[in-house]
Amino acid sequence: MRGEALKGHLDGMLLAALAAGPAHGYLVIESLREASGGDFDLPEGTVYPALHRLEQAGLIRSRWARVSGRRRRIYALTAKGRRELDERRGEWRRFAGAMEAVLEVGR
Amino acid sequence: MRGEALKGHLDGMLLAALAAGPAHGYLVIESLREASGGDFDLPEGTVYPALHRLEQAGLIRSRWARVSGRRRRIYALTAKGRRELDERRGEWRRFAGAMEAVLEVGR
DNA sequence: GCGCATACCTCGGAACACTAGGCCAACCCG
DNA sequence: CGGGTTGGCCTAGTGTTCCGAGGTATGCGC
Repeated sequence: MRGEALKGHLDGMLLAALAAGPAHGYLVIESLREASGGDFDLPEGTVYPALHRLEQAGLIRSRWARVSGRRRRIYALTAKGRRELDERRGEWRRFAGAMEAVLEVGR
Repeated sequence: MRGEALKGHLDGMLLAALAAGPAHGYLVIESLREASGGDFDLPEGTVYPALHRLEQAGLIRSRWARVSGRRRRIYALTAKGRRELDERRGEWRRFAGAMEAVLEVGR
């Protein structure tokens, strides 16, 4: 999967992953890889800055936890984040529909 | 439609538009707007540089034409461009499928 | 002659994803 | 008990990409 493809859709994916329940960064990466059947294997350098951005925007909230000695930052959706996710899902539908139509043009 | 969404998929759209037959930049913009039901309304500052990039990459070819006094640069797909379009369509399928699955995670 | 649509172009900025690094603790294996 | 692997976090810098703003020029209707 060429990386450039997901540009602009990363935030929605992250929000969706967190909608399933609170999780830390590493786990988010894993659950996205699994949910996508291995197609999305996001590098940490992509995910961590994005999570910080989402927190900055008030869409997610974090707290530190210590699990068997290891420190983790657990992220959870805020109410605002949940609304944003709905927004993103709708937008994806429109985008995908338009894209679908456009790709059929020359066929 | 938030603009950022189309990142990474622009080239595929342009190739698809040209797969319907040779066209000049302005017309490409219009046909994409029409095909997408108005969802894609690409600014010229996006499209022209992209077309130049695609030509540079050998995916499209251009020739100048003069139609009722106005000069136009007519673009056409090359064989390589056609193969690339197939590639992109396949990639879109995979990407959209994965995205679909991921967005359902927290539902 | 003026404004509008057609048609091309470029330059700079901002956002974004990723590469490449670095840090530290726990666990497993020989 | 030493070393590698896994888990887990982070940031600085780089390249790409899209877009907004601005510029040029022609033809057409009024």
